[in-house]
Amino acid sequence: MTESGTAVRNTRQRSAVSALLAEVDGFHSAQDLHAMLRDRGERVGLTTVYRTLQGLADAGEIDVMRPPGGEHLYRRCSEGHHHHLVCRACGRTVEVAGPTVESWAERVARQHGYVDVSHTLEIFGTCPSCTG
Amino acid sequence: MTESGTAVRNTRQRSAVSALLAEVDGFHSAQDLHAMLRDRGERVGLTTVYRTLQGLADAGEIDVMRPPGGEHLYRRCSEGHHHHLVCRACGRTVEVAGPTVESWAERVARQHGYVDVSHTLEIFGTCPSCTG
DNA sequence: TGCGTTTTTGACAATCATTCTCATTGTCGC
DNA sequence: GCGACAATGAGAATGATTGTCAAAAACGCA
Repeated sequence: MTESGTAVRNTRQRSAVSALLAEVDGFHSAQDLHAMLRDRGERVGLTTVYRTLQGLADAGEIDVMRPPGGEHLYRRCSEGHHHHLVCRACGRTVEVAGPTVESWAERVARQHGYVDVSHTLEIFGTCPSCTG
Repeated sequence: MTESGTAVRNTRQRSAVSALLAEVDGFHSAQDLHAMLRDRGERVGLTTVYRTLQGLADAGEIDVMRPPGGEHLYRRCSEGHHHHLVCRACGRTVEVAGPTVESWAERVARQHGYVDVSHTLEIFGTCPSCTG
């Protein structure tokens, strides 16, 4: 159940999703990505898009954000742990690193006896372009 | 939009939801709270529970958490800005304040020119009771 | 290269929390 | 009390995500 010979296979569909994620900027929903693939002429089922994104997310190759709106948004991100600064109006996103926060979260959790600590953090604001 | 005469009316249902939230501990979903009300003999429609919770959340009287599971969880919280440290296994929750994080988020956002900044932060871990 | 095994795919149905609709009911100012 | 208007609630609608399962594609191996 944990890590036997999972034998992930290379398929046209999986490549198409990965390739698309490598080219587009910003966050996109599964439905959104599915539509883009269709526009490109790649025939990939919606179910497969969901499964592939889930797999990539589990593997840590992409980031998932769950905004209040409801849809899950996926994005290819730089490696390593980081957070996002997102514009409320236009969605423009900046990756930010916060060593201070990392250690703070870890420390606070430890103080309460919690172990195996992780966290999620999103910062929202209005970007310069949308301010005026 | 900001503070005109909204004229919120006191109703039995609204009171019931507020009272329930004041008594229960931890986070509960809307459906969960609705079931509790029913068990108490309070007849409140599910729609109304949703609406009331939304209103309370907008008013800042309760906190909303959106775990990966899917359901929104609501909880009566202490006033003021704070975050949550949640146990993955049993759900036990601790409120934590993080002045450091607040100022860090604000500063980072400013550096990128973002204004009107807010943020969400959740820390997950395994609590002492669930470790052994 | 051909074959069998096993994963993957995908069209469609199912799920399920949340929101919408709208006629009815309850509040509150007067 | 009365009347205007917000609030209620039962059921339908929405819409993203997940489950189903037969057919197709990949890979290991001879």
